[in-house]
Amino acid sequence: MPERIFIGVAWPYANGPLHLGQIAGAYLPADIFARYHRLRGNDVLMVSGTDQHGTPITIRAELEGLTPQQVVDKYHAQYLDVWEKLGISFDRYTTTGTDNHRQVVGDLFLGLMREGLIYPENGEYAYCANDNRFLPDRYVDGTCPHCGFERARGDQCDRCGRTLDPHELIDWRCHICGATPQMRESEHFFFKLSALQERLRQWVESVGQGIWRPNVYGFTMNWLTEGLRDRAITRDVEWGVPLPIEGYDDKRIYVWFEACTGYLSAAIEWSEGRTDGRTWRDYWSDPDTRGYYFIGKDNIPFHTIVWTGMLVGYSDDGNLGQLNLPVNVPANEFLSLEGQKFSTSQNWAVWVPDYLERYDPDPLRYYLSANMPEFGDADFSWREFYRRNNDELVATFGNLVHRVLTLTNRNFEGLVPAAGPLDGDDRALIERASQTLEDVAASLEEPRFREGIGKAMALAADANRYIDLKAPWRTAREDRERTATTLSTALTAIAALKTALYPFMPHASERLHALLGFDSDIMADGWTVNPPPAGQALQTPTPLFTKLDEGTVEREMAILEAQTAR
RNA sequence: GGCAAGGUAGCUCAGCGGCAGAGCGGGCGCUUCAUAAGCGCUAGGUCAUAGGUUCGAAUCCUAUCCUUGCCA
Repeated sequence: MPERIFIGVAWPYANGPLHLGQIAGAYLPADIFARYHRLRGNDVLMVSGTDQHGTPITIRAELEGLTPQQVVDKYHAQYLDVWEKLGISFDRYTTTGTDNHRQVVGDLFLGLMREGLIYPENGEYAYCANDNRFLPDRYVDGTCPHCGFERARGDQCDRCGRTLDPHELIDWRCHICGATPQMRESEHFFFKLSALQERLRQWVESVGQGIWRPNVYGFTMNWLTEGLRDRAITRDVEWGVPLPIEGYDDKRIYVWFEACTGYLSAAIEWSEGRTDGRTWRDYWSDPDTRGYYFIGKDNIPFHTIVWTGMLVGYSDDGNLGQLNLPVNVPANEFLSLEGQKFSTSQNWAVWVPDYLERYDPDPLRYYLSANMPEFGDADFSWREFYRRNNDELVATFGNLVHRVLTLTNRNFEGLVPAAGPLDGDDRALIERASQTLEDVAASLEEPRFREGIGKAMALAADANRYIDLKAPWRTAREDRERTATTLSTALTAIAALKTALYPFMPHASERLHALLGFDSDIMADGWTVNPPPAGQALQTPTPLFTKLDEGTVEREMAILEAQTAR
């Protein structure tokens, strides 16, 4: 009986290229999880999209002399290209700029309002009389009252890292014209999170305790223990989703309230015009569907409290019906780069489009899977990348495949040989192969990605040991049946590796599927050991992975240094 | 300043109450089918520091130091 799985992945902010930290934090784990479940025969819907609103984008647009929409279009196209090349297999990847999204946000807003969970309130906000507009926090510059940094912004100081309110700044001024702002009254809507405190706590304790990752559970309970505060959900800006009620044309919905709604609107968008009978309601209203959100740790409270608060509070007699809560939010920690944290402003980053110009996707997927920041921060270094590629991917796995295929090619004219009677060694390896699929599955269900890929690679090492023990290059001279049995058994182990590693390295697995002589879709295999049948013609072996040359690390380090100094 | 996570072999990390582990790297040996790949053996650690609980602590508690992150 197939299970239904909904996977929501963090929405990247369209104000710059993607870096490796974002891939390791959310997109790769989500994709591994999705591919595993699909191969298993489960019914998966994985969605995300570009978050196109918010002041960082309007600021970026002004910086580049573009309109916000042009900035969004540029990066959205780039993200789509990255997903394609890296193999991040979204069922739907959209943006927050669609009419559908606006509609869904409006429905949710009104549903919460009906329940008394959204209310208006007057307050004082920064206003520039010169530009005749309210100023978002980031549109106010000034001197930090804590450290004296002269180029602090109204939301935080980049030097001491403290978060600020705009009016705290010394010599505060408008980011656009430099005039001194004033405080002016404005009416805004607030989300009454305080009213949902107990319902959320009960939910978190019932689904999360002992199941969620410790940091996710701890972080969430911490928020709940400190007490939830109501939060403003509208702003006096032009770039964003309009309110679904009359009389507020100059206001927009604040991004944090609107962006997560994308999980729902993307599913609805995916559903439109389908003819196979699947609909978004299968994933959102069926209580048996399991929902997961893959995000970075900075997003934990928005997903476990704010977004779930919106779902919990929404009245189920609204347009959207009963909405499911997730069963798990496997947030990752952060990835650092050569021991220092990724920094967009200082350009300390490996940008994904740059990576993809120089290297294949799977070595990156492999390294980031084997060293994923699941339970603690992890570090990306080019030295490790080089080592993992050459010593593990090429030497252990790639070479295993290559030596077995070459031996078969040479001794059996490239046809899968029929096995004779199996001895204990043969049976042990075949048993290990199917056991590995079960072990990897168990790890991925948790999910524990590092553990999963480690178990898969252990089978490659076992198979290498088996080959050494059986020495088919020697038996080929006097015992053809023995050689046939050995190679047939080794091919079975390789077939198992193809399946076990598919979620992590789909490109390599599909190549291997073809090398083993299959012309079917790899998805037809399912999560079982499916050895190539005797007599099947193998393709002429070519290496699965490319060995990196000696200069790789030095070259990449030089690039990093150069772009940082720029 | 508060909170959280972390400090374990040269490197990357696992273990989280019962004889210090893995992978890679180093050294030695075996092998030659394979992208000089594979296999075996081996060296290498006061488990940050100081106390405490316990028959027993890398693991639990307290304090201190250091790193990173979040928040004020």
